[in-house]
Amino acid sequence: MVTIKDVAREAGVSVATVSRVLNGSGPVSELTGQRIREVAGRLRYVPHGGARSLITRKTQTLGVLLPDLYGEFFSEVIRGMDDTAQRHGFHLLISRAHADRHGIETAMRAMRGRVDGVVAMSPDLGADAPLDVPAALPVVLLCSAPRGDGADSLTIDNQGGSKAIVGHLIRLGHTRIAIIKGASRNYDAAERMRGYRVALRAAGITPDPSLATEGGFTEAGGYAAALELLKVKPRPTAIFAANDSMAIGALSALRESGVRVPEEMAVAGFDDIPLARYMDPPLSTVRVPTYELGARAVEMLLHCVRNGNDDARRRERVSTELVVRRSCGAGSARRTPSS
Amino acid sequence: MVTIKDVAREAGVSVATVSRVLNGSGPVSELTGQRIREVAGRLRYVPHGGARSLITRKTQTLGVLLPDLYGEFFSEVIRGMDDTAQRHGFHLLISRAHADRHGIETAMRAMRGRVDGVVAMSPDLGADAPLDVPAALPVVLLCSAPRGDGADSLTIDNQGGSKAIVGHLIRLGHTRIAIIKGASRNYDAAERMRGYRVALRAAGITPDPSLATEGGFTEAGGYAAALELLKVKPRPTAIFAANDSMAIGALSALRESGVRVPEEMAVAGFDDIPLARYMDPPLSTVRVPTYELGARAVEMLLHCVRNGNDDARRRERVSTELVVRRSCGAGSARRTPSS
DNA sequence: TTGTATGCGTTATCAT
DNA sequence: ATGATAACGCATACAA
Repeated sequence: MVTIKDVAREAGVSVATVSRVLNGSGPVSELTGQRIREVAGRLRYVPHGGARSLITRKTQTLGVLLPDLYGEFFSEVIRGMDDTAQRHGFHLLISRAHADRHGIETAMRAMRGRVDGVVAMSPDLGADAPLDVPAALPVVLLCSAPRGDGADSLTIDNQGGSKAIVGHLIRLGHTRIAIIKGASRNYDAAERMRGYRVALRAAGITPDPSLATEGGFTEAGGYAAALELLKVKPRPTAIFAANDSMAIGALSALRESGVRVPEEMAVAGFDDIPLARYMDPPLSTVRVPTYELGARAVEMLLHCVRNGNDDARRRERVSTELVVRRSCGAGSARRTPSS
Repeated sequence: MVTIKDVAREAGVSVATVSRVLNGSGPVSELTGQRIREVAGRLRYVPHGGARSLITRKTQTLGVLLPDLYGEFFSEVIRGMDDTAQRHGFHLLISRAHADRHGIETAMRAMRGRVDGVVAMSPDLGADAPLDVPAALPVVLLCSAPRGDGADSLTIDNQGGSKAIVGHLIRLGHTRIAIIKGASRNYDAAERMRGYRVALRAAGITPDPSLATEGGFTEAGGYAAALELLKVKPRPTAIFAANDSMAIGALSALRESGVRVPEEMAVAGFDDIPLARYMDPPLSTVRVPTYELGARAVEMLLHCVRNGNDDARRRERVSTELVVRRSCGAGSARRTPSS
């Protein structure tokens, strides 16, 4: 491995001068600067990150803690994170961990000395007890219940999205609106459920417990939940699935049961994954700016990393957008996937 | 930050002893061992990775280079990688890079001193010139053209998969079988195209250039390509999309054009993403063991990292599996999503 | 403008 | 069984 010493020897200068040139710190003569850069390039010298971080106390790396889930949503979030991190000269150390407190804390400790901060996506994390991690470590909590202790948080406007789409269904005349929930310990799922109830009550409708089923955020769960809902008497006229995966499973179940969508049953999802518009019928849903979510989380973290972690905690929320397609029966005029 | 010195002082021993205890290297008395472990736990001491890697020349970290693409495929691959890496006590440093040679080489240099090896997924990488990276760095090339120089490679059996599904269409009586390709510079796409042609020729069918369109591996591309294919005279009776995303776009286009699937047009995809079975009709496709792909890549890399990078290059291939559902008209008896 | 010397946190070598 | 200390590669305060 070629070190700074090799470059120094080859260029006939001291290591200090090489360091100065490569970091732009301190004065150097034009001539030696050029020679050193030439040698460094020729030898393909790259500073050893570990050694550098030892003395600068910076790693130029951000940790990312993901829950034990998967799907298209995550690759989009990571995309937004990596783009933003790279633009600022940072790397991403990604790790999946159990979403509970212990898993998060363990993973964070394992990252000590390797990262300058952590974005932790842990929807199952309660807001109760403080997170037991090194105090100096900047942390941004993503899609988790905002908390008082030393962590910024970035969440989706789940309630707003739920209210928008359920409100839309109500305006279309539906009164028996079922919901396929995610796990209630999941923050996003709980908030979407809350928005659903709020929207119903605002319209003078009392939420019917028999119309609330759980689908675990998976296609299979949505499929099974829809079959359950078809047995409820009187049958609901609309189904709001708390994410698109479950909505797609539900569409499949309804199709196989001979229930026409949207004529006999309106269906709506949440997330607006790319495939949503290609469903039959195209899925009405709530758009979540997934890429921006990741990008913004990294921006918030970088702010903490650079300006110290001691100032006031930030709580931000990305807003959602109602996307009306045909599955809810609104009869949007356009039928092309560009809608 | 609590260092090994803090632990040593608190426990009344030297740093050397602490190091021995925590690494299980060298002899220590039962008593001091316990005391040190107790102190380390109480102080929440975690060794500084950078400092450690400086002397051990190991980082316990693997680099992952991803192409500038996204979708469900990648999160599954990462899942497999992270599971395997964690099981062996390794971290994952993930970075997206341009898929061309320069992007790969730049990204690999940026990882110097931070990783013990790299899994590079760069389907656009040609097999022509050798990769200009530090010779000692173990590299596993994923989904790229296998090459002679110092890198192991792991690929999907694209040709086998294509031959299987195209052969299936042929056995169903189709002779005019169109293909929606991916970009030809993409290794997977090129291999799937090759398998398609081989299968046709094996059945005595001459591939018709007017039946080959490109869809760029996206839903929108598949949608547009299907519309093009509907204009070809005489019209094809089957469409093989080189991935499921394009197949789903094609299904949508056919539906809106009033073309019944599979009666008037058989459709098949490639990948078997989770949503494939929830399409209408459920999508026949070729299953790619995505999770296993990531897991195996990391296993191969760890082998290089541990046994040195100098022995013979390995080339492995994961096999695919034909998944017959209803979109190709085979009329599989089962209609439930469990199929 | 450049060089020397020190220390970052850890492991490894050599004493004891 | 344990301690003192060198070394890893680098940045930087200080000297020249």
